[in-house]
Amino acid sequence: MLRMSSLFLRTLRDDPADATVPSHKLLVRAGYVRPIAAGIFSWLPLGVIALRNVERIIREEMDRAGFQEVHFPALLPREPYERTHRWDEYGPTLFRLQDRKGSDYLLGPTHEEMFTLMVKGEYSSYKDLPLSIYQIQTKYRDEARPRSGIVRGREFIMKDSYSFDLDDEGLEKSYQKHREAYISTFNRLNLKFNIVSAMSGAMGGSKSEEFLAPCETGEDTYVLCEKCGYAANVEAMKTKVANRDFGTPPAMEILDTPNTPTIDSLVEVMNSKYGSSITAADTLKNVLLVADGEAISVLVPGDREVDLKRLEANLPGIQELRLFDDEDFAKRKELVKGYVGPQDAKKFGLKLYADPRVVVGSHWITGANHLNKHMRYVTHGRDFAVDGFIEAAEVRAGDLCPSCDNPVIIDRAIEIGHIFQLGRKYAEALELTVLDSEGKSRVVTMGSYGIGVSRAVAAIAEQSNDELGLVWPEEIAPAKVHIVATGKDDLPFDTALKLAEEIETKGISVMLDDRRDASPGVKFKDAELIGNPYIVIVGKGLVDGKVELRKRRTGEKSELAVNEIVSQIVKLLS
RNA sequence: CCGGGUGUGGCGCAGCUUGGUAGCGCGCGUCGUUCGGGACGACGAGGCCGAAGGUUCAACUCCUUUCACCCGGACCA
Repeated sequence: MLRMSSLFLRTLRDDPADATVPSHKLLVRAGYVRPIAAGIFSWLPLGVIALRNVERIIREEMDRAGFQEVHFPALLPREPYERTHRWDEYGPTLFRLQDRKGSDYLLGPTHEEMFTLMVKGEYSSYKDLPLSIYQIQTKYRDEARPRSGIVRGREFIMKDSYSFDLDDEGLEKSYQKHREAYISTFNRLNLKFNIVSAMSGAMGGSKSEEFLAPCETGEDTYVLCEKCGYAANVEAMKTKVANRDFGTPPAMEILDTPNTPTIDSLVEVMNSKYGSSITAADTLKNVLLVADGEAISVLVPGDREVDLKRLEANLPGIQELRLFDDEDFAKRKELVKGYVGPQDAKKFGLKLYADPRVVVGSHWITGANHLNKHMRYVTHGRDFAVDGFIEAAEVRAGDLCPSCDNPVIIDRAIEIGHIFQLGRKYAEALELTVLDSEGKSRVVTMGSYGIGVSRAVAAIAEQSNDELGLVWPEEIAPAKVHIVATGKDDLPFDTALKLAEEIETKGISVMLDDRRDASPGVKFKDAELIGNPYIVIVGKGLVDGKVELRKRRTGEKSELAVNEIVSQIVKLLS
């Protein structure tokens, strides 16, 4: 039983000045956490209980799926991370330190190396596979800028699993098992979430999905189709191209378009000088970039910008990507800033990528590769050819859903889980092989699956609060029932204690506000701020043998006889 | 890392423009009253004003440097 008369807890009347998101404000105000440094927090008793509840649910679901728990140190030697090149690749995000002898160590930002090496040390036969193991461990990442309190800290708790399989089918099965375990985990955590397809990107895997908990203050943007449920990370969104008949355009025609270095100015001149009625979407924008030293041009409709993140995610293997700067234009005089067109790309030795909307047969108004001149009827397939299509244009709300044509919305969310098929990158680097049934050595294929444990606490707080405070789901709350005793006589306090004890014998956790020196108002405010799902008030109604029951989430109140309350609570919680 | 902002008792803030050695609310302690919506009164404890250097008879206040924290961005999952 948590007795507030002795509980190590101090609630705050005001929001902490440095908090901006609800979870941060409320977890601090209600006394669950306290800040220690940027992105580093201490957990107080109430916070520890909520955190352990989240952990417990995750652990139960992992165990139920047949995964086994292990535990690695957070403090790790350099060498394995050297072998996978991550000592360097992780860059400044890695917390590094040295021991007294000057040997390098790191605080684990994630533990692929350790898992791989552990399996390598124990297993050597295909008969041992498949295997899925997990841990719940504190992770360290020296984020350039921690923010949003618990949501994005430099020290955080993560559940990470890894699957080990002989072949791709095995990996797919392990992946699906994790996917299902994650769905039941997040359902039990009472989180609203969407599973969105993501880019596996630099990690080198194939399939990848994120579990996103929608909330206004989330840091991730994703695309959602409310009609069919399609959801994708902005990077992974596929463009749906509307069918359009372009007919047979006339031959390319060069036009005088003085002072039209921007799309807007071009549209203006076309419409006023040439009497056309075009919009930016009828023009073709040639965005020049340098990808690992090579000049490339990305063609997008004039009303769209290039989203560098999307472009980069869809250009695998490119290390450095940047827009052309004035120096680049100076070096390549044939590329006239503001008047670039794709029809001379071959001649210029320029690699061309096109947005999927630039279909073969479409024709465009675009730069003539001469100052103050543009061309029209420049036709894809006739006047220029591309090296490939690429998803690089910005995604907008209202774009068509690739699976059902409905306009999509753009939403914000917190990433609470990520599952992906890692493949053989770590197994290869660390030589994790097993012998197959023919006695041949085979590199194991891996999957990697993470849940932000501390972040999940914040995400629940983020999705579930009101102007009064936190509103915890039953399984997460520090206690299921919060009993408040009011008044100055002993009777309500004695009765409240008796009820608390009785409820506890039913296996239901209780918090009892037995403070003699706090006024009723303070107790009510604290109960609401702390956010336990059921609040029982033992006070003035006692003269009629009544107590009050309130549901925190709905605010619904009811009067019950003292001798009914325990059975009523048991009923509500069963 | 780039740009902006803020550092004053445990928390939230004022004071700084115009230098004279620190104040308010909450919280905390004691006593009394109150007891179903963050009660009231009286008395009280608690602050090298983020740090270092400089200017000055005198610095919370002005100047320089530095550190920390927050916000936007870049980065990152």
